[in-house]
Amino acid sequence: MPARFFKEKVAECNITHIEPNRPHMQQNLSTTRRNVRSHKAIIDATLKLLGSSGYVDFSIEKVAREAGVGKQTIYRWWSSRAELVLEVWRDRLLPPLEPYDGEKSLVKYLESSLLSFGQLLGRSYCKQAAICVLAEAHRDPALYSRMEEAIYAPRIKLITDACHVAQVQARLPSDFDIDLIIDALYGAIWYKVLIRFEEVTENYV
Amino acid sequence: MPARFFKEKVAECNITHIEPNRPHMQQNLSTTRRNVRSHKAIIDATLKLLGSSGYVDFSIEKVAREAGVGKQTIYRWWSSRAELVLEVWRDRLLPPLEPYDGEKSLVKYLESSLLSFGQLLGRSYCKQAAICVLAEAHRDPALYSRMEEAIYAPRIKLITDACHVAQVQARLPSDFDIDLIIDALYGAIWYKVLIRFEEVTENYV
DNA sequence: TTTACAAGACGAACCGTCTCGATTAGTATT
DNA sequence: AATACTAATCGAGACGGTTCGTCTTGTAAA
Repeated sequence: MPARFFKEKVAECNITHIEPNRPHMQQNLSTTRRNVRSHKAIIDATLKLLGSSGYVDFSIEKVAREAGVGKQTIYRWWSSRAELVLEVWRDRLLPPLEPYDGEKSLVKYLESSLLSFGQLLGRSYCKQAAICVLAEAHRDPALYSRMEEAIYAPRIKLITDACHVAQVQARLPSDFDIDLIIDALYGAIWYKVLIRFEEVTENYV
Repeated sequence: MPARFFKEKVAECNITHIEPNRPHMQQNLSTTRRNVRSHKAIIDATLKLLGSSGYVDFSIEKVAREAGVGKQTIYRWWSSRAELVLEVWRDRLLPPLEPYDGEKSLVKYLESSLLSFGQLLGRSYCKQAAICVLAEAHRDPALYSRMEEAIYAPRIKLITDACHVAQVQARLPSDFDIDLIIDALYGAIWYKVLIRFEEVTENYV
């Protein structure tokens, strides 16, 4: 019985919820017995509900109904609604990560990535996803680190790398405080969109 | 009957919820028949629950139980939990607004107000309140403008005034973009605390 | 006498768990 | 290969709890 299996696993690990997101389904979809159609239906339904009713009215029950799926199927693969929303956010709601090619100017590169990030973040789907995950992460450190890993880290790495390239090319002083500038740039975007409810324009960037 | 009265009022105004926060209770506490003890008990209970269980598990039902108050008493004076939390946030969770006296340096003044704001915002009560109001305001423009008025506007005004004083004293260039600097300063604080879950230190400010 | 009050009943929605056969996808056997 | 076996997953929905926002009742206070 699956339920018992999970309970034992949970007891072993001494954690309070089912170890979430079975070691990345993305890759293991071929080796597990997971139903691909259901997975897609759940993601699509999440996306739809996030856009229409927003985070506050978002519920697993509605997702299951909309996707034509049993609730258990959702709880089997995601430990909470925030985990589900985080996956959708990462995979479906953010611009692709584009590394710096070292040709254009660094400023141009930063401008274009921040602009696309800010504009996508400003869309209702994406804002709702962000607010949902943020709200729950403030009470769940494990969720926070998964968000950090899924959302912040890749983008921070990209900009850090870009700055390093620019430093090698001597386009940027070598004592430049990269972390601080990342904070300032991304900070301004998040603040504008999530806290002041304004749009990010080219001008602002 | 109060319920009918409100319904008529709602119908008249063509809005979807009871016109909230009867024209500022603070002032009218003497003229209305409002029970002061209950009001205080509700605020205290809100504060307590916000600190212990956080926004996600926060409910009107728990507040009523904790305060020893009927649910209707809460719904009579606040139209939603976000309105209640906003009031608590404004009145009990933020540092007092201190205008610039024009004596110390402007930088010192900004440093000390941003530091006290950031550190209070970083406390669990206050973070939970902020997240709660932000989350719901993203779906409710009226709530957003009440938040703007209660939280942002007074602080923006204070800093704007301080800058103007400094400009008159010629401590600050007269073409200085005050709005932009406010965005940058407060933006950094909000970002650090609410989005990156870090603490605001003297150093960072 | 009117209004707000505490208490709690009400139906609806959702929670997270559990159970139920029906599928289905890997494995073993032929 | 084709087949049969078997165990995990599936859709569906029942379950006891909690909270929602409204409504009713009887009491206390202005």
